[in-house]
Amino acid sequence: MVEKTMEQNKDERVRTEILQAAERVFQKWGLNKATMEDIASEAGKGKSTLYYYYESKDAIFDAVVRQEVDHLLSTARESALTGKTAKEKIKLYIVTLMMEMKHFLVLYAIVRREIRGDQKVIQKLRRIFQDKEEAFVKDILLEGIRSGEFSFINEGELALFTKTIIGIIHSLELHFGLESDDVDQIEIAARLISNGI
Amino acid sequence: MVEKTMEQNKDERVRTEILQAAERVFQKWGLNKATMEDIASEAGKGKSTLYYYYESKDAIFDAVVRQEVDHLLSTARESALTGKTAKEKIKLYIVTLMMEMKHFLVLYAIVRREIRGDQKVIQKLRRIFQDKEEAFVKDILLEGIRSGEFSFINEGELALFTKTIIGIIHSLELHFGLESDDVDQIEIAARLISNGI
DNA sequence: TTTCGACCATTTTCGTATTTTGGTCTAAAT
DNA sequence: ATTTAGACCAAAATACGAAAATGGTCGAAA
Repeated sequence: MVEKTMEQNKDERVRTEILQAAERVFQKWGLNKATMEDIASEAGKGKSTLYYYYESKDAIFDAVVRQEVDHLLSTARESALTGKTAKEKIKLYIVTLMMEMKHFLVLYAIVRREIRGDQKVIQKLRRIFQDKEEAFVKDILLEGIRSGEFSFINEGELALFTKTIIGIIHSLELHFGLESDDVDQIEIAARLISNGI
Repeated sequence: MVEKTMEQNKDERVRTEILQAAERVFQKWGLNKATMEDIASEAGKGKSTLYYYYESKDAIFDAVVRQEVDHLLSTARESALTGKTAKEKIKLYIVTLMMEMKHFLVLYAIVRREIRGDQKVIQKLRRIFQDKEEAFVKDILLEGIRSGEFSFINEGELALFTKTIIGIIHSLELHFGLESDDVDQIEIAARLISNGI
């Protein structure tokens, strides 16, 4: 029993080591050019050791991306929760997310270029974001509906509204993250979205 | 003198013929795989005839795209002008534009796939749209400011707001035109954008 | 249980031969 | 004088096979 928890701890520790190494490699080489050998040597391990802990390159890729996305989203959520009203929460969520995204893309400049050109990568990111954002946004909306703040939405339309808002947020993320370089626009965009034009 | 106007008419006529042929070729083959020879034979002319009327392939490409974009935008403008308030105009503009865009992309299915992957094409479209949309949106906003409807914008901020709104519209165009397939979301998105969340 | 290096099948990369394509030019037709 | 066509060219795209790189496996060793 004692032994087992020890092993789990070590297992957990090594996994983290590998992930951190992968993170560094991705920052240097981007997602596509990073090889398993790169990650292994960065982690100071042999290549097949990685396969003892992760079943494929894709699994490592996924774990790293999920970790980064988790970080972005939890920061945005924290910020969102400081808002008084549901509307304010949405606005804070959007602004913080886009700001964090911009900051993130400075570190991952090569990845940024990859994202712009590679539909595969965009698709993957979209999928990972989708799941994780949907529940949170839906909660805020539901809160707003119940408090009477969003009287124009009934609960039956909730799913559709959630999807639409997530869609809007995603398209803004892509635009302001990848295309526009004017940071002032982010604040204005979030204001426009939450207050209307 | 009489001769000269005749010639101008013919010149104009042949240019239109060429453009229409090019349009058909683009629908069949997309923007990248369409060759000058394709366009020439579709128009029933020799290749160098095209060069008598247009200075390059890019010029023809540009003329066709501008024509299509003009059509999209003028439809959206017409629709926008039926709105009573400036806010309503913006909303109608967004909805109509996205609907027309969707319709357009059905005809140009291959081009749609090209747009998704090719940053070059996106960039070109963005540039062509940019110029043409900016003036119109700015006018509506200015109208709204002067009528007191957009009291939160002062005229000094107008340029920044215009850019931001155009940015939002563009990102929505890309998202709902290329990624999302749920038409219901378009109406909702436009409502959310113009009324706020 | 964990790590490693050798190994393999599949991709990716790369250099090159070949074709296609945008664009020009000259001459003919109108 | 204007308009069209076809031969022609340089540059770009493509096809292709050889060589290198890469993801993933396996048995042995620590």
